[in-house]
Amino acid sequence: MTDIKTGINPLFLREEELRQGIELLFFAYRDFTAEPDAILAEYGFGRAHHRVIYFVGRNPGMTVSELLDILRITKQSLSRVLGQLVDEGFVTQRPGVRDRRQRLLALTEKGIEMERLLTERQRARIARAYRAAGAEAVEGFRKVMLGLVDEADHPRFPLRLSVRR
Amino acid sequence: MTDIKTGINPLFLREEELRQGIELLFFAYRDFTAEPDAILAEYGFGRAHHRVIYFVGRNPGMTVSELLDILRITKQSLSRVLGQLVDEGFVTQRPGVRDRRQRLLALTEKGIEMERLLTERQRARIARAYRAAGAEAVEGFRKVMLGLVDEADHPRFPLRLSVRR
DNA sequence: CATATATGTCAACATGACTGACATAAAGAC
DNA sequence: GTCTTTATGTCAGTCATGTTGACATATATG
Repeated sequence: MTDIKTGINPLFLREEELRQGIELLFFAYRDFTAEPDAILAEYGFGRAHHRVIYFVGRNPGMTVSELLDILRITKQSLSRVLGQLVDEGFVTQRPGVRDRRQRLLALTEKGIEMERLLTERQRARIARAYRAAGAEAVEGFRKVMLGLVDEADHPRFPLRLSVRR
Repeated sequence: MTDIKTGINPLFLREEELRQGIELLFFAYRDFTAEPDAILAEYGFGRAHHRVIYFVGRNPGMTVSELLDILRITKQSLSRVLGQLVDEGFVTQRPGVRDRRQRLLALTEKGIEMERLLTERQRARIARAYRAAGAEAVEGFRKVMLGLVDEADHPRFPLRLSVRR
């Protein structure tokens, strides 16, 4: 159980190491979302609105199905949030060209502005962390984070920038 | 704007890099919480219960205030979840020795079992990602993740294992 | 034409967050 | 020994975001 050379129990260290990982994920995500959440609250929006705005901004022309597949929520949950964003002029829907059942989603100018306002804080936080940690650490961060994501989603990285339909 | 030598816009690359970080955080956290959430649902619990069980298990004897400070929620929100866990025999409360206003929190045997059941999945996921990425990558992951956490919480790492009062 | 798919909608419900107000017991200050 | 502050709890109401189930519509596809 105890390593003769170091006097340290390697299983215990491993357990500690893994728990630290769990805690880093909790704290990092908590702080990562706190700033945009505060801004969203001023507009009467929540985190769900940010997610929609973010991913639609990232994938202009994406379909509702694709968005549902990313968010992993029900269409009923999405429809409330998406409906609000469309009603208030942040997101547009237009029928697909090849498949007219689809509603291709995109941001309006107002939506693009909101996206920038919200994501800016998160980008700044990540930039700060990347700068402080160094390029090599960033590479390690990416490797580990990708390993935490379900295999099925690996083809998403790097996310395509725009969808043409 | 465009690097003469590489023909690549360094600002664009940086933007892509940061967005990838945002997305990795979203996907990793989504998948990291999905497994325990499914188990919790079977017991009629939610993610909030897991957080309480996790941190109380990690810091036996911690106070309600300390827990609130970690979770960053209101005492009213905590009290419902904590009350359920106490009622159903997962968590115990005992008065502080030095300060009898405090309710020192700890897990029962049942609580410890539940903590193990829930956290086991997350530990396994992290272990898998660490193994796949290698020791050096893990070090980078830790550096970047710590950089994402608000400075005020840095003294929490590594979290103390037990609190004596 | 028949079936499957993409999307939307209505209704009911659960969870977990919030604010605000008030209560109690104990500690700490003077 | 009173006064104030602190640690905690509780009641009540609200909101955001998720769920399930049932049904509707338009379009694509075989």
